[in-house]
Amino acid sequence: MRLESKESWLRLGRPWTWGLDVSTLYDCARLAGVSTATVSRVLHGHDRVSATTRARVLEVIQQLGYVPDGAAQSLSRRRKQVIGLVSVDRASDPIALESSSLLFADEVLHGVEATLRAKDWSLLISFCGEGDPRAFERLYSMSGKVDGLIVSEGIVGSEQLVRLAAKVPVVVVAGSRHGASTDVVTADNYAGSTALTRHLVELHGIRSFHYVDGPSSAPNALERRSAFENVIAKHKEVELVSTSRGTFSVESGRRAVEAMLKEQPPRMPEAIVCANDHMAIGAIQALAGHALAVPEDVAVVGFDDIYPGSLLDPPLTTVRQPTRSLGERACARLLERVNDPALPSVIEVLPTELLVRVSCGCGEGTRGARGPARMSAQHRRTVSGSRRSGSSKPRRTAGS
Amino acid sequence: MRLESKESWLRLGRPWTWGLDVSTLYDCARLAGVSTATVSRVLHGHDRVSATTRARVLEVIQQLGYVPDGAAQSLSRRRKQVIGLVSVDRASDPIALESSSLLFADEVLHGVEATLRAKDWSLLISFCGEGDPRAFERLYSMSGKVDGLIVSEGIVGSEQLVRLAAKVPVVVVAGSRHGASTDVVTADNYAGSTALTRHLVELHGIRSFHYVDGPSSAPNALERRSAFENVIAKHKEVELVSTSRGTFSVESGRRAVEAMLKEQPPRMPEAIVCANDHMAIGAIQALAGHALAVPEDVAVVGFDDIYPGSLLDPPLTTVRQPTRSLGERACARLLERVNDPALPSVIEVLPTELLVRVSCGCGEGTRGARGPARMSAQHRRTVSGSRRSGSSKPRRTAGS
DNA sequence: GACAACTGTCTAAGCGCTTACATCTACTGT
DNA sequence: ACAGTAGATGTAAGCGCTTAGACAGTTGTC
Repeated sequence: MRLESKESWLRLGRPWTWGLDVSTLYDCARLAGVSTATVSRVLHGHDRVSATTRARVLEVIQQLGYVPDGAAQSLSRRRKQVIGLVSVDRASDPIALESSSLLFADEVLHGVEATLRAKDWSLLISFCGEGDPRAFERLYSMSGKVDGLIVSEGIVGSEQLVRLAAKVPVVVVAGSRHGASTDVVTADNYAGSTALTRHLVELHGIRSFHYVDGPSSAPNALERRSAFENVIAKHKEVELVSTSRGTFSVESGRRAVEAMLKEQPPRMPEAIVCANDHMAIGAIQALAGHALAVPEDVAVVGFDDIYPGSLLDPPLTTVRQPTRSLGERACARLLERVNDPALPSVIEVLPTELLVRVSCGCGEGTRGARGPARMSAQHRRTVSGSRRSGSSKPRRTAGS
Repeated sequence: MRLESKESWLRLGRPWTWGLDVSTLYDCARLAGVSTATVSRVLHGHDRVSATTRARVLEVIQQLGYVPDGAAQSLSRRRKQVIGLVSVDRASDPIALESSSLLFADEVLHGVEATLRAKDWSLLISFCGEGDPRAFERLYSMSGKVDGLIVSEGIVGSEQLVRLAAKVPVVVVAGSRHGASTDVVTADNYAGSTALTRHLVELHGIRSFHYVDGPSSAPNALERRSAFENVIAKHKEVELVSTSRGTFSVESGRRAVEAMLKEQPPRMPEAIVCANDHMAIGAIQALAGHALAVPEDVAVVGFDDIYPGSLLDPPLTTVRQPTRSLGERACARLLERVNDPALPSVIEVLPTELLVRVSCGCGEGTRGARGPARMSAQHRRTVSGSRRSGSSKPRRTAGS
């Protein structure tokens, strides 16, 4: 039976390659007149091969255009060198497109990819609609194809996350802790929201607020709101006029403010704080529909620093999350854990940064003429300390 | 030696799983008291297994939480069920972020993923900086990890694409044909640009243009420009005042228009046509800096329909590419080719769609008051026929 | 009762690598 | 001259799965 095997070493045409020119390690070995072990050693360098042999083998590899089969390597090495990333999909529908935190997930993705690329690992991607009932199933079967998994908060429940983490190392991005088995990398929503609220209260002297909350299931929304409320509570003279809840979408922000405007008796706040930028965009649209100017009649702020924020009129004051770093750190942490699954789990909080633009009432002078000039990205001004400091500790930024 | 092998079937603890609870097909077989073949058949259904056995095996699988190893399956099936997607990276730097066609690539990605997900295949992602010298190397080694590759135009040269296609099926997205071996899926830039230009000439009666071209290496830019020029050439009374070349970035658009404004003698066109939206944004910024209103003083149009386009002031008239469909079609085509590499290569052109907003001079009435009201996405108006018609044939849209 | 035709299950080869171990040379020191 | 050592290379097991082919048991046919 070994004889047959040996014969197979000498075969070249593999019928299933269907005209594609694919060669194996055996082909290289045969052509170079060495054993497969030697070819493998040449390929990986980490073993002594004589210079002559190495040269000969390299030449054959070059000539055949040999590329090692990833599946075979994974199987043999007992390591796939692949990380899976599962995040929320956006639908193809343009409305839903705006509504989801689309740019956020894509930025995280780029961060992860860059980290992996540097280590020569690969990235396997999958998206799930929010609340997709088959999400867990998909994640679970994905665990057989990767060495570790990066999962966005909100894809699957806590209990399922724990089950998953028993099979494969898991890092949760932008979420909260789930049991002792998963790592978490998230942004300092609390500090960001605190800085933003203090900016409004202490610098602009705003005394009455409307708050547009995010979905109750989102830990992010929770933290942002609780920070907001804590600042309000510290200032006796400041009042939270009313609150509404949105879904993080532009449309829901618009509706929230429409509803607020229709309230009887009408109670106009001095500022509207939205749990994310999309809703802030919706809020501004709604206000514009009622001929209310931002920030003259009412200030509006968001959270996230999505791409179009600086192009808006007025440019949106918001809090920047280190989105790409979130991906980078999550990935780095995951790789550590893959190397030692026994590592104690940690929760890593990256600093956020207050971006003061115009919609809060700041701006050059008393706010210049309206118009396209507003579209410049130059309005961005960094308020918190140095950006992207190496430290990953929460940085409580002073409010102004 | 076979005896050793048999013994190994009975082993359960695999030292290298390091505390992660991973079980193999053999574990299942042993616990269920059947052979691995039977477990495999139960898993895949496509073979007759008695109801009793099936139930017993399923229970064991459930109990162990067994997930098949992807690498082993790939190796054994001689098919990885993985597609690779390589597109252009954006840097982390926010300036560069704006400059690249970031949203475009991400949209394509989502289209590809959705198609793959439906078939239970996986998606391997990699990004390359534009002009990355190691791009080919990375693509080449990726070919050992996937069954097919989707590559953005501009990542590697034509000759390298051909070499790649000899190893693994390749589909090029948003590009032009490269030899007989790769498929191409692209958008109908020519028709889109024609419709846009005709809209300006025939509806708005514009008689003088400035054109901001894209990089000369981009086939997209070429097509857009040639369509533009052909329309101009058909109208004797219309003049192309001047032309400049940008890099598709916001900044380059701004610079192009700054340069145009500084020209001596000053020659102000009635409209500025930009080869993409980013440059159009830059153009509008530059004009605003010189107190020139869009579209009152000069009309500006772009191409691509990037996300912020509808949020701008004024909302940007542009041409929509079916970005997500581009990904979907590329993927579908690739899967066909994976199943039959001998298929003749095709070039598939998806229809584009003129989106008339405000920056061309359209808009409700004679353009309402400036201000946040402009941010509404409602300004979008579809001019060409029904959107997303099933047909993939170029659709030459009438200019108005 | 012999034989064919199923049916359900098992055996074991093989997918293309990596790598522990065995082997073979060529030196070195005594 | 010979054991000892180190360097270069070969051998073959094994990674976890799929599946062709073997095999035993059951039914149906004449």
